[in-house]
Amino acid sequence: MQIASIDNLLKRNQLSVTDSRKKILELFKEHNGAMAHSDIEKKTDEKFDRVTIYRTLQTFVEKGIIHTIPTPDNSVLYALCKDSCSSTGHHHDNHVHFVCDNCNITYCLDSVVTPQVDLPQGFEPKVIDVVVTGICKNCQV
Amino acid sequence: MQIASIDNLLKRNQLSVTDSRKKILELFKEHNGAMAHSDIEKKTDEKFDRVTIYRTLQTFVEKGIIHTIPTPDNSVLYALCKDSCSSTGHHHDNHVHFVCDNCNITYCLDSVVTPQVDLPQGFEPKVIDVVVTGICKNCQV
DNA sequence: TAAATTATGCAACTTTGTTGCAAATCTATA
DNA sequence: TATAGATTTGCAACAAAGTTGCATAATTTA
Ligand SMILES: [Mn+2]
Ligand SMILES: [Mn+2]
Ligand SMILES: [Zn+2]
Ligand SMILES: [Zn+2]
Repeated sequence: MQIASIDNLLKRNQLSVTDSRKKILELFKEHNGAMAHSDIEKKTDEKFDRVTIYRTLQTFVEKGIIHTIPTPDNSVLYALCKDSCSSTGHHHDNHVHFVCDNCNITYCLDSVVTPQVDLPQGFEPKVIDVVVTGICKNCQV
Repeated sequence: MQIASIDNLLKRNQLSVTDSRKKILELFKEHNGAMAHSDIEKKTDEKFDRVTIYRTLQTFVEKGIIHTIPTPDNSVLYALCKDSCSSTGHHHDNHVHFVCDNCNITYCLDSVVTPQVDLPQGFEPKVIDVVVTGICKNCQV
């Protein structure tokens, strides 16, 4: 992705254009799959303070630029949202996530829509998170 | 649940019967919904070392006595397994979990079976985790 | 009941995440 | 394009969560 487009994404979200924000967005655009805070720390060669990375991720989540992914091992993962994500708090893409047991990549399966779930009387659903664990297409024998 | 039955559960799983294990199992039997490590620490009045609680929970997960629940805020929750849970590593109950936004209780909805998900070519599912967030039956207006 | 096995508590440590604040950077505008 | 005002960053200090090794205590086995 072009640099101009990253700058635009930031401006469109009323965020000032800074080195850390640009770099972290670049990483998300380049990277195949979700990333943890620690991944970003490594991939930026510790160029940015840990705190800055935490705050940048938090800002991006608030703006609807990235979303968090719940995982079976309860590590916090982040991935880019599709353009349409709203910037008001609890946005969620309605797609399924896939965690590969082998290569450990976590995919956003944008083409797989979250299934409906029939709940018992009285339970009112707002968000449905589906996380599938297994072997990904690149790790098949 | 009777004390004898707790002792039996431990023995059935080749675990020695100790105070911490009995107490923590009791808590799970009494408690409505899932618990975090910190909940257990509080409910046991700090009678047991933090490390002991960590190790007890880990042992119970390995034996298939309890299971972990992935949550949207990535806190680690535990709940009792139904009797049939195997004791070999990655056991999972095939039910849906519900996190209430209001009272913050996390329910095992044993009656709601995990839906099937159609994955793209090449992705092989092993475990499907479904976590629904919303308002529970006790918190409706 | 004693030996052997297993679990616990403690200390020390790592990793992860949070907060306040001064210095640096960015944005808007003159 | 220089400057004032707003925002972001890095640092320090801290808190919470989780891990490991090892001596002691408790439990099981015989
Ligand atoms: Mn996603
Ligand atoms: Mn459950
Ligand atoms: Zn893979
Ligand atoms: Zn509730």
